[in-house]
Amino acid sequence: MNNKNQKMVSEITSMETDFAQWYTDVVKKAELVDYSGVKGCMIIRPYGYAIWENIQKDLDARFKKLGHENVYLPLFIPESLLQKEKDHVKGFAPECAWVTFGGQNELAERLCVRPTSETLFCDHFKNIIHSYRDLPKLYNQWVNVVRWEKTTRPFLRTSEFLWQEGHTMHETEEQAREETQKMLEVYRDFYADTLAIYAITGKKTEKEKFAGAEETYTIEPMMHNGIALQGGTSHYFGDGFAKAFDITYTDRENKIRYPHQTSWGLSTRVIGAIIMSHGDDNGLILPPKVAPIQTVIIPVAQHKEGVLEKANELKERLSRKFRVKLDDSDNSAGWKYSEYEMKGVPLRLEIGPKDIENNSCVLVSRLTRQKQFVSLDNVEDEVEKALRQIHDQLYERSKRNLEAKMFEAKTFEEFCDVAANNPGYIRAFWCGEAECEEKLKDATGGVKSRCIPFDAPAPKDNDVCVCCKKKAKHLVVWGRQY
RNA sequence: CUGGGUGUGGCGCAGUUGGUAGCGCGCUACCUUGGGGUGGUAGAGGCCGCACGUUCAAGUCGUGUCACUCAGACCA
Repeated sequence: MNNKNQKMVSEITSMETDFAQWYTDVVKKAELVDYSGVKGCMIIRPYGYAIWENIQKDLDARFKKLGHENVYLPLFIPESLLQKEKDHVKGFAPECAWVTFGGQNELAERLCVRPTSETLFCDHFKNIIHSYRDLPKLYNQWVNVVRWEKTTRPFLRTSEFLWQEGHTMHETEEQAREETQKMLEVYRDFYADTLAIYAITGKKTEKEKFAGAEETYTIEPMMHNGIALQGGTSHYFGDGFAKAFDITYTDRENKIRYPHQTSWGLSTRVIGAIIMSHGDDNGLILPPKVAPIQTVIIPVAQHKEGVLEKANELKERLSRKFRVKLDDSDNSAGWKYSEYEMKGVPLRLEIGPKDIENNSCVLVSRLTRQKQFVSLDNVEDEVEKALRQIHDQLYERSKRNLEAKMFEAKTFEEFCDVAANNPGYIRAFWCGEAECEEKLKDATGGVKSRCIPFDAPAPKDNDVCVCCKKKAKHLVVWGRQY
């Protein structure tokens, strides 16, 4: 009972015992989702959706600050439109859902339920881009998309999911390339500053890049168990789609040119990243900036005179700056502690007769469970300080986790050995051939290239590919993924 | 798509050689409750995943099917 690290809620399987089961337990016990009648489609419950709303609000502000505008394009893509870019259709055709009937009548052309909207945006851009004066076009949309997945898990992989997809058009290659990198940096900063998740960023190899893209950049946070989650991607398309869709503009010299294009996306999968980066055996731990409830007030001995009044007064005060909930239900205080720990509320505030007598209250961190007695006079400042500290500690812990599970391999044998015995990432040189990627994946049962990190040193003359031993072209970070 | 597991009140489970569907938690009402899931009393709640079959009789046996789940292959 006095052991602060003791597991309070027996319904949650411990991470150690079974990480996958732990994840499912947390997702359900924290009331984030429920299963629906359609395979792979999840019901996002109010508490889970509130997290998504906070994510949207934060990201949307970042996009708008950089000049992006929100739009809405249709749910359906005519098959002929999807066919226009051949790499793109090859990548997405296997997981498209098709609408073939309209009411009683079979459609002349079947309609794909959007798996992503590049083709629709291109079809629209063709109509609205004519002059360099029409560029850049910086568009974004917050929508649902459908990809008919074989194996599904809440948030991590669902047949339907919510995301934002940014689509931009630029006059020059330089501008489009800059946009691609800039938006990945927005994601990186969002992960660090808003979600308290440390991640590596870099470029995807040819084999792993988006269908139809020239280059794909990615953010790759590592989950608690050492497995990667592709946390957001930003693509540079060159003028490939523009050519396929015949989008042209007249430049400053009165010449006809193809614009250069980007797209970038981040989905509800990010909630899975939050759960698996920060959670523990007692449930969720939410980063303060997206937590639907930042501080929960638990009155102690609430039937005693003055306690609820004081608790309400505190709620009133704190609500001006924070998202606060007062739980005055007649469950016991201990029950409430466990309940809000399970739901990942980052900070708990306890207030009882003794505290009131001392003009103080107790703050308890969800992360460390440390108790802190603070004066009611400046409780707003103390709460703010505590939340900031929890954010910083979460970030540090996430960073330590990734760094502790970052290994190196010089030889094929070393690579396989690390892959088999040490869950995490592997830094290893690579020759640039897809064949070697394939070979490493087969030899390790699923370890793939995550990215060529931005901060990777250029290979020296004597650095060789971990697989074929030919001269190395890149340092690559490898790992298993969700 | 391949292979394993599971489907019984909201959740977790039991149910013997086929023979009256049970338990714990939760839920409702009332009382109780001072700092880590408080204790009590009384209640409500079931097409035993679905379909077909065997049988006097099916939660139980058979066939099929659907869903969930885990591990692979594919993907954000």
